[in-house]
Amino acid sequence: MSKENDKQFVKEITPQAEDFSRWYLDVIRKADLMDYAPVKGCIVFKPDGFEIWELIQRELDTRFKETGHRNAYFPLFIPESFFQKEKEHVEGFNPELPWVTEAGGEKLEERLAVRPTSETMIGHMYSKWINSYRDLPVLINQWANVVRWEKRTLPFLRTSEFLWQEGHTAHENEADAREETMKMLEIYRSFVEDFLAIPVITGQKTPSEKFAGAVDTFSIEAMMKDGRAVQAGTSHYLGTNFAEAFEIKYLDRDNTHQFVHTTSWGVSTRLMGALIMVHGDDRGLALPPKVAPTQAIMIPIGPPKTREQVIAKADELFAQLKAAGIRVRMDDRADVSPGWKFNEYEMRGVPIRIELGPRDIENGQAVLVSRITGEKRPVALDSLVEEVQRLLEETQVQMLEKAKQFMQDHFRSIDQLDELKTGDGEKLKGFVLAGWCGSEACERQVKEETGATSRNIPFETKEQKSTCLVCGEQAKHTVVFARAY
RNA sequence: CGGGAUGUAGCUCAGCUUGGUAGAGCACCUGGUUUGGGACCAGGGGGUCGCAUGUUCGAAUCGUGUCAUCCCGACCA
Repeated sequence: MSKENDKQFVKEITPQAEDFSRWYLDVIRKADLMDYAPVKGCIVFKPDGFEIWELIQRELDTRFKETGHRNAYFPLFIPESFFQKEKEHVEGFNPELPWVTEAGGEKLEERLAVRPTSETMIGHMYSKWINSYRDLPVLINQWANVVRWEKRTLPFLRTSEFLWQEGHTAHENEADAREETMKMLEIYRSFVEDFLAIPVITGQKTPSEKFAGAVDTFSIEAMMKDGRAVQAGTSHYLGTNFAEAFEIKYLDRDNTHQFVHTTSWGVSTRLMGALIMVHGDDRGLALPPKVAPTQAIMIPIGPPKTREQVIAKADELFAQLKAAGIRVRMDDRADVSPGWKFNEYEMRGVPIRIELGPRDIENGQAVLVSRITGEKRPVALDSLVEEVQRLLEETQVQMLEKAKQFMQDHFRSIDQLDELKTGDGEKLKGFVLAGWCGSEACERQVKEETGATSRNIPFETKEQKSTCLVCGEQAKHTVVFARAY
């Protein structure tokens, strides 16, 4: 039982307080989640990292299907002419599109963009598929990779190529499409909170921050441990913008042509960056049990003479845990000391460690150790499975509570821009709630002077601000500002 | 895309100023002893010094170009 909670357990990890950005890079490398690929801004998801994505994917996919959506797959390449059809869309994405201009040794007649998102391709296809009000709604989701040639990249949070899902739906009218937009935002919110244990602020994007081509954009915003924001998911009401651009029309009950109202919504592998930055600490990664590829690691302990006996018992318990559906692994290597393993699995974020040694066997017990509290709990062997399950559930709850507390502690309300300025090059840490008159100029001024941008206009706040933090005029909205990734 | 920094073994880095044919710690392999918070002894393997090009009798070291990563900014769901 060591009391040294402040001790630097893993020398290779830079403490968060010293340099958060280096901490992040150290953790993802030491925890073996990714590696840099030899192409700018591209990463390899190594098995431990990819498995986190697979768990996210599986859960979300289930939730999408429960709400009537089905998966399909659309092409990676998009003809240049498609981008010209929606003005805001092309302006928004043009700077970050990679182009295929040549193939099979010949120059292409029309350049092909590598998709940054699929609204245009899907709009084109929907125009062929939709003829009657009887064809609506169309509820399709796609799991895919997309490319946006970013100037500045950061593993998981902003990469040139990333993995995501994009839902694209078409509806008869605005009300139905808006309902869908909010329904999916709510699925994101509950998924991120229940599964990833990340609390979020749900709200609407300001016009300057909305998706290129959307009428309204809504987001969930999460707070990292350095106080910066990550947009963890977005849902857009696209109105008839894409329907008009791609002529997605249906014949209504009264025999008139109508444009469909479309939505799109997505989350990406950037969720993994948020997961790491919300829960990680100076010992490394910390994963909520529901997304942990390994939920419990068994470590048999003891000298060679008792080894055989301990391993035999451990094997038996391992089988029980596995049969109960717990993602358990055993590390019975004899050439690595127990202490080394303790640190190793803490660094990799495994929620529970199960220690089993000769003394435990004598007492008919094993020792459970929680990654996030460090608490050691001896439990009887015949109730091990239930105890592990209970600790996994407790951990999931504790992690969300801890993250909620952190967000609360770094959330303040201000009336004037001056209160945002920290001076001496100190960066704003945390979220700020303030009134905003609605003018883009005021929004821009906040950014120029503090580096913070508007994250969203929250649906729920403790207070409504009455004056704009910049110009002091009547506030139209109460907005959350933060520095964002 | 602008400013700054970095690139040498799997990882962290020394060597570069003053050019002479590459080192340490950790990791890895073999054998033995160990095992309740990063064990120990002995032996061993591993690098065309990011890539290209120039200068030179000779380049990790000097010049130029290029690629990648990190930090700061601009841009960006």
